[in-house]
Amino acid sequence: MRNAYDVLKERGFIEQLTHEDEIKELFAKGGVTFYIGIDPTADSLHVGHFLTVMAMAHMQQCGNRPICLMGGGTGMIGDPSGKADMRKMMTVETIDHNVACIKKQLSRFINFDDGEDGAIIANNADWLRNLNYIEFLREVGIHFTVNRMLAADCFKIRMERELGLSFLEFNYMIMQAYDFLELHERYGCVLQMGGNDQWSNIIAGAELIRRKLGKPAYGMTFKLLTNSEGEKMGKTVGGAVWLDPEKTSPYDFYQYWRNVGDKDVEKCLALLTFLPMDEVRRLGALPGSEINQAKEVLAFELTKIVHGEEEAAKAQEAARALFGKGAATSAAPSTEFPAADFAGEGMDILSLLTAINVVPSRSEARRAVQQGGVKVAEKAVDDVDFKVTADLFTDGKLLVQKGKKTFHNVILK
RNA sequence: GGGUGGAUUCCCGAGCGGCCAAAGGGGGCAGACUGUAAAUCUGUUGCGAUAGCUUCGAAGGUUCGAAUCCUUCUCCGCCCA
Repeated sequence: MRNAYDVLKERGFIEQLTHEDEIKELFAKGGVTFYIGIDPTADSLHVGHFLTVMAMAHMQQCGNRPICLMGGGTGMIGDPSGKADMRKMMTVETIDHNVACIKKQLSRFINFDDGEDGAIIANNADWLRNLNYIEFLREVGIHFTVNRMLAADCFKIRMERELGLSFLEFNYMIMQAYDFLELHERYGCVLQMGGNDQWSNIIAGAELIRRKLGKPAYGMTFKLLTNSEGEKMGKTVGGAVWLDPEKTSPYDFYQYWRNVGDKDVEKCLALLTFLPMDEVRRLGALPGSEINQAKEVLAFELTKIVHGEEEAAKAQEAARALFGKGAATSAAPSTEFPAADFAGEGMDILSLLTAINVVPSRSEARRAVQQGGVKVAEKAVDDVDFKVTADLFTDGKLLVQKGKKTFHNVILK
């Protein structure tokens, strides 16, 4: 079995380590119990989480035992790390609902079977929500100094930009440190992993264990998924790229990865797929426009992991048909309309564009048409008063295109 | 608690009582160029489109007229305690 350190290192996951040599040794033995925390801020994971989930999967494949810690308790505070605004407070109900949804998604990627390296799901609500304040201060609070905490990187933005940091949020770090301690005692967890924005919180936990119990504990952070411009990846206009097919359709998901920048392909392949590194390097080195092959592989593999092979194949087929010259367009998203809507006068183009949601308002629709961005059945429409009538349909279907990348089928029923 | 500054359209940020749907930048969208890339250039970016309508933390008020003035309220920053 391979050393998890080598795997993570080779694929480019690792950003910082608390004790490099010791961690290497630890991994060499295998059977390491480690944890990654996930905050239940939404009812689905997004691409940012997926990176850490992949790390977890690699770790597990190398014979280590993951603990997925759901932040049912810390979620009630909200992590201020690197954030400019204070999070909205979430209700217990919302948090619990989100936790349940995320658990389900995780089981796609991580093996939760009983056994040596079967993953464990924990929820810090189990210990945090019932904490006794005084006891907690005496047990845990005593090990932290405010001086050190304030110097921590994760509060920097707030301090520098004079945005204020509430005491509530300030406590987040201690809560997370306490999680590590708790998991250490319950499951023998000795390593915490997470995105690099978690570095301060992670060291806090490792130090707490060392100080309080005098036992070793380690931390490791992953590179944040950023593109070559240093912007966070996985963001679109509509927000994040979600793993939930209801929030981000497999087609859109596929397209997102099909469109990554040239410079980011290799990194994404390494971090987000299970392809052997030789192959990753080969694909990443493809010259000029051949790099598009690599992007296809990335999009397909990633969609396959998240949505299954069938959906991945469908998305790929759709993309090829729509962007190639082929007319097989059935795979694009579609909306059904009663045939009567297009009888006689038909439906005006602005209403149609709005109805199929390719634009948010009639004004936007008007602009799109005026700027020559709309095509109906492959023909450009530049008249705002254009009527879409039944005779434009072929076999009860009509392809509407907005811009270069948005396709939508209108289907008669 | 005292003092003080602030809240502007997706974000940042300008904004003399009329010429403000509101400068500028970012982002988004569309077009050109391309490889469904990047960079670049152009247009556009409240809703509706003839008109008109609703925006500048909230509610009132002054005025022919208010994002701009007054009152009260809410939230936030900073300084002092």
